[in-house]
Amino acid sequence: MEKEVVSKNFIEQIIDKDLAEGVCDTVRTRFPPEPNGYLHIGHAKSILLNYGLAQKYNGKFNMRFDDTNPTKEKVEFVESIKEDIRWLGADWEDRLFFASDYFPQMYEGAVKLIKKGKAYVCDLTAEEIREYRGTLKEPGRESPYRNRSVEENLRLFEEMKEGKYKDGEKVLRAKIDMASPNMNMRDPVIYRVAHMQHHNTGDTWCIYPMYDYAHPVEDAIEGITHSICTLEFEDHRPLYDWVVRELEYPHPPKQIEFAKLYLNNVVTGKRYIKKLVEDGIVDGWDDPRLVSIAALRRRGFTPRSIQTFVELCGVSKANSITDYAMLEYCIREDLKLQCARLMAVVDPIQLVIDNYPEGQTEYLEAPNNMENPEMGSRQIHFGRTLYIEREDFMETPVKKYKRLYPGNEVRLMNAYFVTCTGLEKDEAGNVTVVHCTYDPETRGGNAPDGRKVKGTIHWVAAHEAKEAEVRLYENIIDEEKGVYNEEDGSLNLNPNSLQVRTAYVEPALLEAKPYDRFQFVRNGFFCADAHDSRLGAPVFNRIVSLKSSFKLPKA
RNA sequence: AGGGCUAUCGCCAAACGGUAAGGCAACGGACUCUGACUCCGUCAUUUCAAGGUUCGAAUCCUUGUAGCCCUGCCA
Repeated sequence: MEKEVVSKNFIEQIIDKDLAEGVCDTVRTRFPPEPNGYLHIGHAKSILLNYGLAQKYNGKFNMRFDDTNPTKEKVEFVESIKEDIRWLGADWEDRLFFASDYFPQMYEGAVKLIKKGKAYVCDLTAEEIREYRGTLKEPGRESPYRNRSVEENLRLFEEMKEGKYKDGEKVLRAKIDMASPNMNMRDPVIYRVAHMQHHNTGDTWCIYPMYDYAHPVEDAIEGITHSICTLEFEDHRPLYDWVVRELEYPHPPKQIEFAKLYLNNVVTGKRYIKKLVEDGIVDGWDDPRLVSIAALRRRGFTPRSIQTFVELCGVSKANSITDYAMLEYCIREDLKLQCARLMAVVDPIQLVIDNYPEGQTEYLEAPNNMENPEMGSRQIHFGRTLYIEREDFMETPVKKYKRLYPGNEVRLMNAYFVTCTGLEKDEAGNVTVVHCTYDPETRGGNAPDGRKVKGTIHWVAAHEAKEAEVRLYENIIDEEKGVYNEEDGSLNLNPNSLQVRTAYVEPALLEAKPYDRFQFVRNGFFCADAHDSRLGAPVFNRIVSLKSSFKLPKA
């Protein structure tokens, strides 16, 4: 066996170094979402990265809601986020935390900063603070309240906590450097007043810490060793380190930034998704054409496929856009051996076997997955009249076509060889019925005389075929034109992003439970939509098409 | 008076001074009871550019270029 060399990503290299140098002796990571929306594929990267690192290094992974801003957060998101993370397979065991549970420690920390002369209460308005901050190219000016005494700051801050001031009237600021080239260091606000119900702490507090102050404290309290976040926080790292240093935590956590995951050909921007939902283009934030975790789950993606995908994407600091084909590859890989390959005809035409006795039916044995015998087999009905896929027949075959056409013999999967003898058309010239004869000697799909056929096609017996709705999805945006319409800023939508078809399927298919996976021959992988099947007959979403090296020439 | 970060194949991404891994995609071909799968083969004499150091540079130095992020009492 050849040894596979898997190189470590840059974060693992940092951890290795920290471990080797004794900077830390264990690894503890966390996923800290703000409960203000749904999770998407990009979050999956962060979740799986943090969880994966904890696993690899035999450390711990914490789940933490970063709920320091009551104006934006809602409880309902807490549950959906937990569900999505669990589904993805990241296990926080008993370590579920809320940043809001640390409000007392954060308050104490703020008092400590004041006592050290490192923080002050500022009476400037939001607009004034902005003006005093300066610009990217010019230094800021110091607040007139910057040099209040420790005693006064202590009193004022306590009064802020007691509710003596209205929203926006006063803030607590870190005293750092108004001339820093890094805007985050120009005396950042670390506490603001907000008289508001918090989903977790109710009205206990009317002052709330800002992210830049709260986050390092949260990490330090939980003993996080490596606080992994995205690139846009790079500029915040000096402030993160400042907080950890000034509060004198014995084992300071280390912030490490990585590049977000972007996918091409999908809409990820919240505003645009919101617009799609509001305009009724999609049926909600879990519409299978979107890439929220819930949408991917509903479409039929497995947690495993997403884990594989995230691993394949890798981790780096280079902004990048991953090809959607990579995601498709991952789900194909995951499903090909584990799904039952039941038959269904998405675009049916009739096939009549003229030499098969009228009224006769029989059962045939069919393996559920030819490549995976463990999946067992099933009985399928066969009869004189069948449905086959419209694209599996051509009146005048193109070059290299090896399915059904007049005079050609093909195999009906798991059944018999049939030879096309003729066809019927309607007034419009569309093929309605294809006629053929079968060879009774080829039962099961092999000829005793050893002759071969080039093509094998799938079918469903007409007398027991069931109808099912299938949905074929394509990219929701126009691949040619790109995502946005330059002129008016609207989205370039693909009018065919959802195609609904009535398919004829084996009865076994209707027994598929929501989220059971199966494969329609030559059409791709499909999944019962739990969302819709609650309403009645199951609806099947196409997860991903199979690749095909055969292209029909353009008409 | 600006600062931070990034640049390696169509798309991700290794390589950490020793002579450009791997995956996706694509393209050939073999095989096949799904034109899938599998298998075999092709796919960067060159790493944003130009100089320099070195026996040797994607890696070090210099100067450019391009892209992303930063002026919330959001996270």
